[in-house]
Amino acid sequence: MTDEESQILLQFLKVLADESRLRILGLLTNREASVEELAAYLKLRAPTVSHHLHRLQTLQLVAMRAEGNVHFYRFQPESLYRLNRMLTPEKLSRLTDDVQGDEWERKVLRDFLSGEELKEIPASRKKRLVILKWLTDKFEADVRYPETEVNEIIGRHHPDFATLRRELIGNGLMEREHGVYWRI
Amino acid sequence: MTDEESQILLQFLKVLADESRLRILGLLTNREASVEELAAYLKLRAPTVSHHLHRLQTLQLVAMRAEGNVHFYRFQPESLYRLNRMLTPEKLSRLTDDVQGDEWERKVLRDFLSGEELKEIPASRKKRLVILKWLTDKFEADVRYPETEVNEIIGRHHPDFATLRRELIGNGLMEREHGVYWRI
DNA sequence: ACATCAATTCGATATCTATCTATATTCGTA
DNA sequence: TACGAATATAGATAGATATCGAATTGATGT
Repeated sequence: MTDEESQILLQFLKVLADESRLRILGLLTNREASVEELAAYLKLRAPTVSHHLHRLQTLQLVAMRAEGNVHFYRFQPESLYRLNRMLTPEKLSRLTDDVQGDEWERKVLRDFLSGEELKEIPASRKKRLVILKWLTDKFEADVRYPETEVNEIIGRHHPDFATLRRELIGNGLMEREHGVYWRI
Repeated sequence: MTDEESQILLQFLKVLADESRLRILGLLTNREASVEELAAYLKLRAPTVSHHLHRLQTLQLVAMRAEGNVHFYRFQPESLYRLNRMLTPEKLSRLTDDVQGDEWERKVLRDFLSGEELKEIPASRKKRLVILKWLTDKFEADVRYPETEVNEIIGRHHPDFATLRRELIGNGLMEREHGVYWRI
């Protein structure tokens, strides 16, 4: 969640997830209005409305036009469209997937390993595969392991050995027959 | 902001405006996952993840499939599309339409409603129409409902669902064809 | 029946923020 | 220059909620 766009999405949602601010936007879609007008309509004090407008403005959901001391605010629909574009399943999935590169695999290992300890199981299928390949190297080729030993070996690196063991099989990195495991 | 759809919009935004929940959705777009897996990846405790999943589930942003004791959650994109449809300037402007709306209609609603319960069906045609419009808002636009569900939804507000259902049709607020009902 | 493990529910706590009052700033005008 | 009016900022408070550990529920296998 260090991705910039994700943070913007989160900010958008936080700003919009407030009844007063939604109502302000609703009023401003019809016509521009001053802080005082809005306060009267919403039955809030001017500083409160000012605070909300400030937050809306940082995301360009509203814009301001000053006429003397009176500040007229208007709604800016483009920003809503921007939010809509960010609110697709595809964009959401990228929240947790990083960009790929040449050093990508090593970066994954750096990120998820602390020494020989797997800090967490990557959620993205691609990264998980990198970790699983690394884990496979902990087993000798052409050696048959009983399940207890498989658990023990995986368990040296992460407590959730059951999930990892299933993933190793599921991804074709190891095989099982009658409770005996071996590396491919 | 008494409008039902506005409240749903607000709920959507509140549920999504949280980093952990966004990350959960991001993970679930790639693959379904158990509570434990999610907790490991997010570095949160299981009860916390459970709490988030519950909130996501109330808005049908995720769905659950149980396999023994393990609960696998998956992402439901349709709900996001629903949110997108609500996040247009036109819909936002309707948030406040009823604020300046007819004082009389609100009085009728106050008089005949006790919370979400319809105390009695108004005898006057004009007042009945106000109630029926309110009742129509309990149905989603563009959704087809079987008669049993129509009865169930109306029944939440008044026992005499048969009369009210007939009135909704008679006043052109809903339509029926082959036992299937939809909102106009 | 009993033990175990995943998930949920419960109760407590700490953080966040919407809202308020009080104060400061900015601009038009007498 | 000084005053009044409209906003903005600062600081305080109250309500909401994300998170946790502990206890409970529910399913599975011995």
